[in-house]
Amino acid sequence: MDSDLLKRTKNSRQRDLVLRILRSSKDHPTAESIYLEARKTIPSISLGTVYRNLNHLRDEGRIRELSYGKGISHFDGELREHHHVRCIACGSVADVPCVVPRPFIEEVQAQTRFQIHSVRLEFIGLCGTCERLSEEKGPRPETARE
Amino acid sequence: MDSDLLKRTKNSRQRDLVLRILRSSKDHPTAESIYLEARKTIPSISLGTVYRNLNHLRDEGRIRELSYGKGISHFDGELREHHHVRCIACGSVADVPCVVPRPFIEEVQAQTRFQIHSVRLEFIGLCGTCERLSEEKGPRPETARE
DNA sequence: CTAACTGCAAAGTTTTTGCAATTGC
DNA sequence: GCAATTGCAAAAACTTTGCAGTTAG
Repeated sequence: MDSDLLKRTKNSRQRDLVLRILRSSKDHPTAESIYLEARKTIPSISLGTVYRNLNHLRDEGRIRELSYGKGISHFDGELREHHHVRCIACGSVADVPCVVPRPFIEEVQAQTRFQIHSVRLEFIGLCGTCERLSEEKGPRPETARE
Repeated sequence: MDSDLLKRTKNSRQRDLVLRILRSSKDHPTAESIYLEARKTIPSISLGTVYRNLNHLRDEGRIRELSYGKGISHFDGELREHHHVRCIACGSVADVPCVVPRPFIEEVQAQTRFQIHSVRLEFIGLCGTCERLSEEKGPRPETARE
């Protein structure tokens, strides 16, 4: 909850690195995996610093935080509107370049009297690989975790 | 990861109570608030039991688990398709009774080669009350947390 | 009977935070 | 200089789990 709008921001190698890793990564890494990647460049970087920077960048609106199942957050360096598909079986996440139509959003605004800033759309299912696996093993119930 | 499909299920006062609380609640309570509510009826119920039952009910597909920000999961006893708006300022969540059109989903299936089971759509913005408050105080940057 | 379920408490995971030292502007 | 940032380690927050006793079918 660090929303001091007066506080001026300073550059640091650590913060730049975290952002660079996020921007150049095709998937949606967790704090832990960003940390591991960052250590290749700054071996002394700490996990706490990675978390602080991710929160800072998110609060500035320079990255997005996505949270799926239980604990872990994933981060996304791509700011243009896009959405995700997630595989319930293996946990993989892929981008879907679709856009939620304006009129749809306006209808929801009217219905809910919310002023809507952004939309998160997530498709949940089985990726090609896991689908094949589950056919081999025979069908089994999938958890409905979101 | 308790996907034993052979295991038969038994009724218990505790499980029934958790489900009843969830079904009768208009909002989307957390494990903690379900626990507090449940203690009014079964004072000896434990938080661990609430968690175990929520996971069990979710695995059976009788409730849905939603996860927003960092750690906390919310649970939803309504299974018919519906979606949510969430206020970034106060954290409140409301239902949106809209439906994602079939053709839209089919297009995503074709694009991604995922077999899609469900869709989660979340609108993020400011509720009426918080919007009014932020106008009074003058505009301020909103966090982009999802 | 017996496998599922419970309460309790301890352990696990992920994230935040206090502190003293360092660094960017 | 001085406040923002860092590394470290301890704490916090949320959830899961082991165990021994209880209960539903």
